[in-house]
Amino acid sequence: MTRARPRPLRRRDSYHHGDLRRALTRAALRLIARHGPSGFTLREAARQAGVTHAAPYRHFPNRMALLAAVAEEGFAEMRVSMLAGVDRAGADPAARLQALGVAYVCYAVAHPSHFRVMFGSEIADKCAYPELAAAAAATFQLLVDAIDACQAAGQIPKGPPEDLAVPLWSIVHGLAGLVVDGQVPLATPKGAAVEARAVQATTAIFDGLRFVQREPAM
Amino acid sequence: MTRARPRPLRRRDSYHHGDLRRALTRAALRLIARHGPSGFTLREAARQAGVTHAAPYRHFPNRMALLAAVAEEGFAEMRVSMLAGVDRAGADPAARLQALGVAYVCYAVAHPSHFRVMFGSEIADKCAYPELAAAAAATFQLLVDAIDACQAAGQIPKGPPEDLAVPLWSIVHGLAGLVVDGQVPLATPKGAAVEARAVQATTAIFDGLRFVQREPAM
DNA sequence: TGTACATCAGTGAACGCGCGTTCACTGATGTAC
DNA sequence: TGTACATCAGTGAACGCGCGTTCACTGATGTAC
Repeated sequence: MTRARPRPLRRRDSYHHGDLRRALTRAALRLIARHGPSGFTLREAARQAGVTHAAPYRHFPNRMALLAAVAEEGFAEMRVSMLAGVDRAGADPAARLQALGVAYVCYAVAHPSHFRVMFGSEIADKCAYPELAAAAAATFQLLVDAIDACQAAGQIPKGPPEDLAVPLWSIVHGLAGLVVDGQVPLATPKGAAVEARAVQATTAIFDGLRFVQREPAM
Repeated sequence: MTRARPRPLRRRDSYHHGDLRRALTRAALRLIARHGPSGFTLREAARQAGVTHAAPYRHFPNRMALLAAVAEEGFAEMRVSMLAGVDRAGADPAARLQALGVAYVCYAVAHPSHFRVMFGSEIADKCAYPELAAAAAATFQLLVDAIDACQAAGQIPKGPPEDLAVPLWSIVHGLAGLVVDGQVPLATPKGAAVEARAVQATTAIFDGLRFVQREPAM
């Protein structure tokens, strides 16, 4: 009964931290938000977590590994967000595909630091972190599967789903990047504005700019 | 006649460098290609340019200003590439708009270091560099003008061109980012593969995924 | 054409700094008996 | 329930390093006369 004693949640109520690993990734996100991915240092993260600068080495072999953990977490969380979005979208394959894209953008904008680490150039060699690569692949797979479903339903022309996934992924990825970088000004409330932009973009890619905003036809 | 004596091009044929400013931005690009934007240091750039580490301060007030110069140069070059692409596309406004997008992607993929600096988070506050902001705006303006032309020709529905520009910019920006980060594998030769992807993506945004790859109808 | 002089673009030494990483250590935890 | 002991997760001092930036300087350049 005393075996799975709950880890202490209060900060430093004992010699041991309790959940330093998580505290470090939180601190990293805070630092990245303020100074960009290159502005994150192990020492400052340790400081913010209230431990010595050597303590992180009990949880991560080095600085890059912590960043990789943040990126991996981002992909996993994004995948969950996307699955939730799909669930809300109902049964229509096309609607589900669109929801996937919208959720992608919304996650990125809500978690810009994660997004920057996930797709920034800070982690040079992602293959060095197999779990990170796997998390990224699993997220991308959602897109491929959804396209597959649309094809099966005859809503999208046949062809390799990976191929069709590229334009779709591009548009949501690009929109996310532009918004996160502040290149696309947003109306307030921001959340709603982002979703509107994402819906517009995914509709455009699906139905074509030529038609999407057409005046109600005669 | 001796007034505009040509700058010496040979490396260090005299005490003065000749074109240190340019040598520094070249070195910066090389460093960024190898180590990412955060891996660029003034001292290493100076070393590669064959001057002392203090020499760069004759041309740039600090490290960030050199990066900003690289980004500005990138926007200017990209704009030129895009204009060239448009020229080749002929008179049809829709074809010209598409060519603009394709040129955007091709430039990014051909100059990944420029692209990373232009849109990375390394230069935190772009407003601090008015010339950079102006160069970026001028590039974006090409897109807006091309959309305007399409609208005037009735090829795209009415509406604020800036609004329509966002999905289009998103898709080319996203594709560029994914390719530059190696997320989209490319067949060889790379140049042709990139262009094919860009054509596919811009066609998709224009005509809609629903239709674009449809089997030859009945 | 020659000379004096201002300006420019480098040099090289020095500054303080914070970083990543290592190490021997110690206090806390949890488990076997 | 109590005790001995292995393991775990911290500490704090120390390492070497390269960085950005400043400064007084000097050699090179170009211009006025």
